[in-house]
Amino acid sequence: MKKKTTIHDISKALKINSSTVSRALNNSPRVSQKTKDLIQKKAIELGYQKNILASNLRTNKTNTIGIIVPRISRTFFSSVISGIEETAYNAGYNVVIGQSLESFEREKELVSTLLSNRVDGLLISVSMGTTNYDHLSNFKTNGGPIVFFDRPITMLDTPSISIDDYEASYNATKHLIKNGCKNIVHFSGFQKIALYKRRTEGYVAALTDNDIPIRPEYILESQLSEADGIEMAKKVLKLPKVDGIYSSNDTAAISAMQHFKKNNIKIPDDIAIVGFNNDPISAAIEPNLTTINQPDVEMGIIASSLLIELIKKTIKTPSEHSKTLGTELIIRQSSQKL
Amino acid sequence: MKKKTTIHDISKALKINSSTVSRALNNSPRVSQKTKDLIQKKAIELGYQKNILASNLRTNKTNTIGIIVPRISRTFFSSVISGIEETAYNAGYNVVIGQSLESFEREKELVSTLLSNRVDGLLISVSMGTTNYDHLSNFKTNGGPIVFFDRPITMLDTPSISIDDYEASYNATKHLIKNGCKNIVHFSGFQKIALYKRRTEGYVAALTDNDIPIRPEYILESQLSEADGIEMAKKVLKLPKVDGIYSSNDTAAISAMQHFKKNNIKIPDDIAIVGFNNDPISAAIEPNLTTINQPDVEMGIIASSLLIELIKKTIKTPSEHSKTLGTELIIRQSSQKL
DNA sequence: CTGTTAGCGCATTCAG
DNA sequence: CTGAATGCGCTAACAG
Repeated sequence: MKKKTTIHDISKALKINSSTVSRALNNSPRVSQKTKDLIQKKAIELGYQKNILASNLRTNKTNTIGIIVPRISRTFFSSVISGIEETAYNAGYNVVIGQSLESFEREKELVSTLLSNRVDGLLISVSMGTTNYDHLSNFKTNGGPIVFFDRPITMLDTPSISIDDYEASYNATKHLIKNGCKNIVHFSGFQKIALYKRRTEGYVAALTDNDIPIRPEYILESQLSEADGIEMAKKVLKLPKVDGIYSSNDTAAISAMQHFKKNNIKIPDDIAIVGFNNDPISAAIEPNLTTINQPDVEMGIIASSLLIELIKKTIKTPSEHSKTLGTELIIRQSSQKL
Repeated sequence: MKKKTTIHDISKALKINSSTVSRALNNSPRVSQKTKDLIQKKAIELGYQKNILASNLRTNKTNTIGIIVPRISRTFFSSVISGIEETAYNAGYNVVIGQSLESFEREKELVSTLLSNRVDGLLISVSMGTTNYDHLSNFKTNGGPIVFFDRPITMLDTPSISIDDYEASYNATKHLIKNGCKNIVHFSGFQKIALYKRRTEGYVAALTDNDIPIRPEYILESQLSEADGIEMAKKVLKLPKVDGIYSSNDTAAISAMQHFKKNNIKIPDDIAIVGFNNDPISAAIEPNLTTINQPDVEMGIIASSLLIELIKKTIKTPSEHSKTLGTELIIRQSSQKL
């Protein structure tokens, strides 16, 4: 680890003031091309590398944006991250990623370290455990702009990029009804979480619009755990004449399907299923499963672009830039009970 | 974004010199407990938060370690990352993650930005595309220590944490032989990559040791792509009397399995398969599949601990701390053709 | 277009 | 145990 060359070394070697060197290296228009060339050449010659730490301290910016997701191992999130990274890198930003693991405590810690590290902005899909947003409003006042994605939160001057849960649910349920299902179970998450509530509302609306009565015992709540999935699967088997399942809860749905499979209950020949899911696992278990495709990479690109504009203050009215992205129903053969 | 309180604010308020404040806040033993308490109290009162940027500049350290993996969406890597994060956070280090996407160019860029951002050390699983290690030796001389994981590289004074590919392959193949397989196909990756070569050697050795002839046409090379997997599946179907498959290539193997499934070729009733894989997808496709379990979280913990020791210079002989972790054969029922 | 001056906030000498 | 002084490397005012 030899001593690094600084702008002062270049300055001395060339007998040009260090501020001019700094300007030249930052390609300021206020330096003549001639001296720029001179300086650039010398910089390369001496193996100069800007000390970003010093630069950051001076400008109080880091050119870094923070990302917080529940877990990077979920396909949906790693895809979103890919979209974010691509956009950020192209705009000259670095990216740091943290996982909250659905824990509120952990999320608070992450936000706090990102704040300490002076990231210029934050992209976050809040954890399920998050009960208030003080840490986030604190980030906003002391740090920089925030853009929510995937799990929208209502917060002053803070945009959300998400999908239309209601519509997606409605369409999925309608799809099952069209294919002859009349006794459709709904796998859902906790209703106190807005996202799952809206999905349930979409399901209910689709049934109502098609004159199918709502039976509360057909709406199965659960957490996002595998054990819950097995519980749900068992409940389904006890319900009379179930002929369709609409799941808005990936994790539990997958484990439910595995449970069915182990017990030789064929899906979707016996039961038509629509899953809310981009996960390759469900596709692997049941290649013919119809799924709702969420825009993942695209969501990352949009959220990231928006955040960068907010950082650069190209935009003045953040909340007006919230966006609802469309979903797509990927219809595969055997969920059509024809 | 109001102005932040600095140690000078505390210094003034208490009429104590700022260096003492700095020392107290860093819990230096050279400050009396009494003044420490005083300062700490005031710091909280004023809502003081250390400016890490300034601290970093001064100390020329960032308390951050860089991670580079081919892609975070691979279950194996996201698990390793979990292990790394846990260990790093407990030791007071932050973590930044980059994906090379198996591209050499991208890997070089990432290493370069991590270097510019003065991460204290680097954990890397090199991309498939990487053809030389200049960027890494540059990081070592100008940045800090490196620890390789998963894909071991031979480099001066640089430890690797990886598994014993040869042994794992040998055991997997032996397992198939024990269960009566005699015509075992090997799904592999490019042989010019050391890792795949060693895996193939393990396969060959197991056959040889059991007096089964090696047939080159039973060793199928491929890249890590899905299309390749389908190609391999087709080739298998053309080979005479295949009764076992040992795969050391996750991605291709999964798509091969899906191809089998689509064509109603039952696995593993017709063909016994052993896969090299922690991926939940293959488990989902075929719950009874026997797999080689790689230590993932554990690998992260070990690599991360080692790197931190190297950063702190608690260790003087890095290369002697390379470690080969054991694998475990998870034997599930129906791959035993009994 | 270039030079001068100053300071971002902290940690580390060196004194005492 | 505490204070005074210095500078990490860069950039931003302000001159000229």
